[in-house]
Amino acid sequence: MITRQLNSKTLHGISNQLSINLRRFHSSKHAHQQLDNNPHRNALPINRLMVSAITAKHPFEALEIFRRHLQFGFLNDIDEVTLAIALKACTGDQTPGRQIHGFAITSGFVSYISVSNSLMNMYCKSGQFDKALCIFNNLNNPDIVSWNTVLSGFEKSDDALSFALRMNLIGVVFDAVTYSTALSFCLDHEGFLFGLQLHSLIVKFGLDSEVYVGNALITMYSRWGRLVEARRVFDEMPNKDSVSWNAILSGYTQDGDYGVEAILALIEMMRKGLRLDHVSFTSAASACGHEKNLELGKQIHGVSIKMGYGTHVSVGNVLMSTYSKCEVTGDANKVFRRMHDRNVISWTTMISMNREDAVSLFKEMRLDGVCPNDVTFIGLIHAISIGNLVKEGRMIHGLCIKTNFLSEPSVCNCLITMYARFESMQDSEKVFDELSCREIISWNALISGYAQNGLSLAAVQAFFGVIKESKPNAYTFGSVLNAVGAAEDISLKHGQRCHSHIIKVGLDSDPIVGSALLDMYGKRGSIFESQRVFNETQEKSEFAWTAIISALARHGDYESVMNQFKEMENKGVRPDSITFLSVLTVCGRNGMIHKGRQLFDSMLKDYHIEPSPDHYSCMVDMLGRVGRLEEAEELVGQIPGGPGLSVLQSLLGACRIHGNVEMGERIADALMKMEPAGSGSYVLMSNLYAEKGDWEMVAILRKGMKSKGVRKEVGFSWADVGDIDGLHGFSSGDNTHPRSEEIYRMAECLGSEMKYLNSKRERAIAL
DNA sequence: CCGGAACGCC
Repeated sequence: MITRQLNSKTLHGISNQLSINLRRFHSSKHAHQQLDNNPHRNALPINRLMVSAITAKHPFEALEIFRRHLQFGFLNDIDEVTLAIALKACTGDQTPGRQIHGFAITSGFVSYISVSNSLMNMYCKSGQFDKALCIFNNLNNPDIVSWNTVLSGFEKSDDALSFALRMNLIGVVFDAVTYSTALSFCLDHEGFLFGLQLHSLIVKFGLDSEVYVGNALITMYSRWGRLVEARRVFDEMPNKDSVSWNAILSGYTQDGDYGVEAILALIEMMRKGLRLDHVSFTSAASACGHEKNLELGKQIHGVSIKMGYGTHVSVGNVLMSTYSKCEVTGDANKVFRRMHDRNVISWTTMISMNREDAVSLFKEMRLDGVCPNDVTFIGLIHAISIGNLVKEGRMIHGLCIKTNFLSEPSVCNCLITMYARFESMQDSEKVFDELSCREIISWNALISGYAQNGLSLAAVQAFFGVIKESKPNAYTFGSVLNAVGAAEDISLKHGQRCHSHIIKVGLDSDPIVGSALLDMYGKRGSIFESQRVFNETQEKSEFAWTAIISALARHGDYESVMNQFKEMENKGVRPDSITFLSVLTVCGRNGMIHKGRQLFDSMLKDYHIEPSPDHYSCMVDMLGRVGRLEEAEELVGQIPGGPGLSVLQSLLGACRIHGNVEMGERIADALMKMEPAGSGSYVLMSNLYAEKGDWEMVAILRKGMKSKGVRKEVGFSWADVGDIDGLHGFSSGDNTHPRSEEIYRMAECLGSEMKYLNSKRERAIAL
C-alpha cells in the first residue's frame, strides 16, 4: 500500500490546477449531483471539490460534501486524502472532527500515517492537544510530519522547546518545517539562546535557503528588537516571497524607531512590483499609526482601496486604530461602518476609541453575535472607569465572573484600576487578593490605586510586597514615588529606599523613573536631591524637564526656574501646560508681573497651548498679590467656562490682603453660592471685616456660619524629624507636644526672619 | 510549518 502524504503544497497544487473560484464552485454543485449517480467513481473528483470549497473559504461546504458521501454510503469515493482534506476543513468546531476520527477508526483509514497526522493537526487546532498527543504516542512509526505537528501544538514555549530538544536527542532529523516551527517558539526573550542555537544549526545543515525558515528567522529577530539581524537574514535570502517582505515590514512596524524604514520597505515593495496583500497593508498602516503620520496613512488607505483591500477586516481594523491615533475618530468610525465583516478586534477597537459610547457599542457587538475576549473587556472596563460609570462597572465585573474572564489576570488588573478610580479600594483589594497569578502589572495597578486615593502608606507597603514577590518595573516606581511625593505623612526615608532600589535594579537611567524620582524629591522639598537626579539623567525627557522646573518653582527659586526654562527651549524641548503653570507660579511668588503676563500671553500665541483654569488662577493670584485687583477680576471674567472655586478663593484672599471690602463682598457672595458649606470664604470675609474694624459684619457672618452649619476646618500638618517613624502631626494652636514652647519660639524666629527677607526682596524689586 | 490588526500598570 502506498502512503500518499498530503501537505499544503499538494493542496495548493490541486486547487491551482483546477483554479476554481467560488462561482465555479457553486455551478459545480450540479456536477456533484451527477457524481453521486455515477457508478464508476474514484476519490479524485470529490477531493478536488472539497479542496476548491476550502480554497474558496467555505470549509463547511467541503464538510457537507464529505458528510453526504458517508450518508449515501459511497465509500469507494473516499480515500485517505479525502479524510485528510475533510479534517483540514474542521476549523474550530470539534464535533465533525471527532466524527471523522470515529469513521477513520471503523474504516481502517487510521492506519495511514497521513490520516493520523491530519487527526493530530485537527486536535491541535481545536485546542485538544491531549488527544493529539495520545494519537502520537500510539504511532508505531511517526514521520517528520507527525513530530512537527505535535511540536506545533504546544501552548507554552518552554514545553515546545524541550520537546524539540528531545526530538534532537533521539535522532529525529529536523526539516525546514521543524525549524520554522521551533523558531516560532523563540519569539520572546526567554527563547533567545535556543533561537540562536537553532539559527546556527540551520546554517550548518544548509536549510537557510528555505524560504519558510528564513521568514521565521526574520520574525524572530524582529520580535527580539534586533532589526539589523532580521534585515541581514532578509538580504541573504536567495528566494524571498511576499511573506518575507511582510515579515521584515512588520519588524520595522513593531519597533518605534523604524517607522520610516517600514514605510520605505513598503515603497520598495511597490517599486519592485511585488504583490501587496492584506498583511502588507495591515503592517504598513500600523506603521503610520505608530508614527502618527496621518497623511501617509491616508495614502496607504487609498492604495489599499485601489487594490481591493480597503474593506478587508484586518486592514480595516488597523486603519481604524491609525485614524484614532491621529485623532480623527470620525474617519475611524467611517472605516468601521463601511467594513463588510467585523470581528472581535474591530469591535474592541471601536469600544476602546469611543469611550463615551463603549457600553452601548458593547451591547451592539453582542447583538451582532460577536463574542468578546479578554482585550474587549480590558478596553470596556477602562472606558467605564474613565467615565466613572460605577453601576456599569459592577455589572461588567459580574459578567466577567459569569463568563469566566476573571481567570484572565489582565482583566483583573483592569478591574483593580477601575475600583481605584471609583474610590473603593476595598473592592480593588478583593480583586487583587483573588488573583490566580499576580503579575507585576497587578501590583502596579494596586499601588497606583493607593497613591491616587491618598493611601500613601498602603502604597509603600505594597511596594515592599512587590520586592519580596516579584521584580518591580518602571511603572511600579512611578506609582510608589508618586505616593511618597504626594503625602506629607510618609517619611522621606521611604522615598530614599525606593531610590536605592531603583539603582539596584538598574532603572536609574529610565526616563519615566528619573522624572518621577526628581518630582518626588521636589515635592518633598529636597531641591538639591532633585537637581542632582536631574543632572545625572542622561536622556532628559520632556517629563524630566517639566518635573525639575516644577520642583524649582515649588522651591520659589525664580532665577533657576527661568534659567532652566531657557535651557529647555534651547535644547528644543517644548514646554507644556504644566511647565507654564510652574513658570507662572514662580513669577507670581516673586512679583514678576510683567514677565508673567508676557509668558501667559505667549502661551496661546507662540506655543498654541490653551490656558487652563489653573493658569488663570495663577495669573489672578499673581495680580492679586500686588494689589492689581481690578485687572485680576477682569481676567476672572475671561476664564472659559466660568471661574472655579480656587480662582475666586485666591482673589478673595487678595481682597483681604489689600483691604478691598467692596470686591471682597462680591467675590465672597459668588463663592458662598458655589460652595455653601465651605468655611474658607466666611473666614476670609470675617478677617477682612475685622481688619477694617467692622465688627458688626463679623458678628453677622459668624451667626450665618452657625445657622448654616458651616464649621471651620482645622488645618493639620506633619514634620519629618528624620527617623522613619519620626513623623509628628500638629494642628494650629496645638501645644500638646512636650517641647511645644521651644517649637513656638523657633517658629516665631523663623517668621520674623522671613518677614525681614521678604521686605529686603521687595526693596530689591522696587529698585 | 512562516507574515498582520484591538487592551491594561507611568
